Amino acid sequence: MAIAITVGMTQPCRLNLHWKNNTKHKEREAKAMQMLQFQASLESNTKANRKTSPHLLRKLCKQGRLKEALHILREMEQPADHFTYTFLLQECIKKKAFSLGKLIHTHLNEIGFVPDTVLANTLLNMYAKCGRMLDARKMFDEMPERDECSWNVIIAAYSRHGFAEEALTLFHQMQQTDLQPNQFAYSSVLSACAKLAALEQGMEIHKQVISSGCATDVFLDCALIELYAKCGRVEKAHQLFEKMLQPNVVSGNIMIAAYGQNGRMEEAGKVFQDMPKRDVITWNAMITGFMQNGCVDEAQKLFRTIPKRNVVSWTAMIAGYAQNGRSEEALKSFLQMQRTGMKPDAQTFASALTACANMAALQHGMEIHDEIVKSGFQYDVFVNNALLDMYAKCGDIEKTHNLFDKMPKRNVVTWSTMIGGYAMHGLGMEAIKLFEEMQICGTKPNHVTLLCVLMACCHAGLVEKGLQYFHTMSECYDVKPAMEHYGCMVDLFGRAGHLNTARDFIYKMPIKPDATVWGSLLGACSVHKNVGLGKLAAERLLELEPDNATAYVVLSNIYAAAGMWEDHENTRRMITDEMDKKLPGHSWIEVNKQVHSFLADDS
DNA sequence: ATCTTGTTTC
Repeated sequence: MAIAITVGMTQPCRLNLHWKNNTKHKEREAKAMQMLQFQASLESNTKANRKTSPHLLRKLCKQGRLKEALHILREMEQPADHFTYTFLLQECIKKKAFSLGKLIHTHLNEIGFVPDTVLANTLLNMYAKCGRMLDARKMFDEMPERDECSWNVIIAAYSRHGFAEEALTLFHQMQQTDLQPNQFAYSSVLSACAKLAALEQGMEIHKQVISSGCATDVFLDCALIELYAKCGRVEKAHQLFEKMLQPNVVSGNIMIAAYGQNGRMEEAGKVFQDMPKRDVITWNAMITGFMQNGCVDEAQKLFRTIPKRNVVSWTAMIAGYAQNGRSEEALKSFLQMQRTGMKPDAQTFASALTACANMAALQHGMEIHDEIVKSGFQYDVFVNNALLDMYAKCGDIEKTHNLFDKMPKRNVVTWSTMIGGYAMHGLGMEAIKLFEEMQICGTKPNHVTLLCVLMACCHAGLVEKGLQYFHTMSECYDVKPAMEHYGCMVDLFGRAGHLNTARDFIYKMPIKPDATVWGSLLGACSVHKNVGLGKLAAERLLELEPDNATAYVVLSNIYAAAGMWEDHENTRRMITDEMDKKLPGHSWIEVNKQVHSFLADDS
């Protein structure tokens, strides 16, 4: 809103519009009075009493009238001082009025005002806080002089907004200057190391912290605990946690999350019990920990007892249900959440879509898609990736591709999902074309991308092409073949009927083949009716997983197909009651907008 | 000026 106020002209007709509505009328009247005073102060300001400008500006800021403050700035014949501009911008940051802050910056540029270091740092911080890292970087690069604060702000911002490598690079650059890192820079860069799981570098910096004699504070302590926790050194993290002089909620929360991520929920529970203060993050970390470790019931119990839920609590439940194969409950929670008046955010939508994808619930997925557009999250890359996957898993490859074309931003997951989608639908050549296009667009494939490419070759019967990618992946894409890639290659040979090649490939593997690799061979033997190899594959699989009922079933089917009824019966008898219970896999299908579950062999 | 919880491809 531009505040072009010509009091005499605009006010009366506006008031008349609301004449009948008494409250609105009063509001209007008050507003008009305010405007008149404002105008008066403006005039006195620009004419005689310029010295009151800073005072008036600060007063307006405190009343939250930032736009009016900007107007005064523009009207002033002389620029205000550095302190006033800094104060104004800090208010913008506090009130998250970033677009206004940007306008102030533009204004400063227009009048050719050269900021001092403190003001420049505040501008830098404004861009950093709202995640506009390109603007922040420009600000930083163009600063004629930088102090510790300038470095601290930019390092912290890079770390916070997911550019941990950049944070580390800048930290090293800072050390090339005459400036010494203090506890601010140290805690930010340690947090970046934690995010990268860069233990070596983190420990190196930890040593520096000690030798530099830098003042420690809770932030630094927390960053160190987080570093060791995220790098799997839970014991070390716990040691530091115990030694903390002023343990706080944050350090406790970090420990709970660390124990949860390492499958040690009992210890997480101990920390939770002993915490003198808990906040919603404490509860959410516990819930997430239980969900990550498959303890859905425990997570539910906590969710019921949590004193105050936020959007993260709900998302943790929805994502947790979906991750634990309970997608129906995930969708129910998603609906329940909205009934309580809680608004989903991008992450909630992404989790709900995962549940739809798991169940191939196209109608639900499309309804959520509508909601996403209505709530303005349709440009989020995570949301779009989840949508892409949902449409692909629901079998609508047309819609998947259309969405892919329209996406404003793509990352490696986007490309992998689309390639995987083509693979699922047997469109091998399309997948390969996209894989080549992805590289032209400058996105580096990861281990999942290569797995999707191999799967595409597998589903389309492109044996030679698959082999070629497999042999060059380490060298060309810097992705070392892992178990899942070997498993996929066995699948590729097996489906094509090259059973002996598949067997020899397994024998030549540099890592010990796991159950899924033998399972792939077993499956192929079933399709191509090879009793000898099938028996071998089943034996190896059962060595690794003695309770794998599916192995017995498939092997018995191989015997049956070969007419070997005695072996068939003997194999069947190996299946215990306990194994039998786990046998039939659940599948989901959507009929008339209702999600139904059915068992294998159901009609 | 700095910290912790939930999201996408296997």
